[in-house]
Amino acid sequence: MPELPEVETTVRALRRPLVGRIITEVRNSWPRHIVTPSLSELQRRIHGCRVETIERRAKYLLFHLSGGETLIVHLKMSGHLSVVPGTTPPDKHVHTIFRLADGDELRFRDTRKFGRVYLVKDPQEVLAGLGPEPLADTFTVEALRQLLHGRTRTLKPLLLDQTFIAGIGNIYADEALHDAGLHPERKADSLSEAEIASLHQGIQKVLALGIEREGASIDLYVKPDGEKGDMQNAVAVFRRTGQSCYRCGATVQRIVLGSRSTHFCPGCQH
DNA sequence: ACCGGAGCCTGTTAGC
DNA sequence: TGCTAACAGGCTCCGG
Repeated sequence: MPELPEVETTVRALRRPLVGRIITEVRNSWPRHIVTPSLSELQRRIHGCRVETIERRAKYLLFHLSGGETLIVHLKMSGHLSVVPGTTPPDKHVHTIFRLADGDELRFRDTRKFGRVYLVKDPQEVLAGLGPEPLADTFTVEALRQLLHGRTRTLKPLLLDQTFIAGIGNIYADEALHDAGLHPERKADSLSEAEIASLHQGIQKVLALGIEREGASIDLYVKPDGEKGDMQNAVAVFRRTGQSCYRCGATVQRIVLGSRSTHFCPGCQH
């Protein structure tokens, strides 16, 4: 479920309880969670490592540890991370636990079990191939123009392609296209200069709003502390099928593009 | 290059 | 109420 704003919110919330803490142990009840290395090697290499910094790249959380190791987590559809006392009753959906020196635990709860954990010396092993960060200073209108150049794909699936731009998911793709006034089925190379600028602004605007509102709790997403975000109260089209557009009053439609639900306003997205 | 479909999982919801 | 099918915010692989 989590997209860039939800992952960013999670990273920000985990810094206070985790930075400076020492990991002593890893427990796992769903082997496929751990991509690399093996569980036994992960346990050996992570033991005694201190969490130095935590950052986000696309939808990945990066925990930079002492000793040159980086723990990388992807939440996929249903992942959730929280730091709780080790005495907190177990939850059946917590499949990976990082025990800390003082008995607290970083728990990876993941109902659908799609989440992934990596421990690597070089994060590029995992992150190579990702497109640019849409909120970085280097992601300019000109950069987007060059990315779109020569691409014949439809805008919606292109925005979801993590090798094109990294971090946008289904909610924010629909919201960005609505903000930009662009139909999700437009071809990437058909945009005018003004439309490229609108798309650029739309992408940055909805992602920044998502972060400001601490994520969209539309289905199950909650912040690490269990509280809901507020972005669900600020969406213009996502899952608003049949309701009227706040901008033009037309009825929001749902179609399927690239096997994904797509919501847009036929009145103001062309 | 691009598209569609299947697959990975479990839980919730819509429809009959 | 109960059953079934569809659907879910991610991503990968495969074939055409």
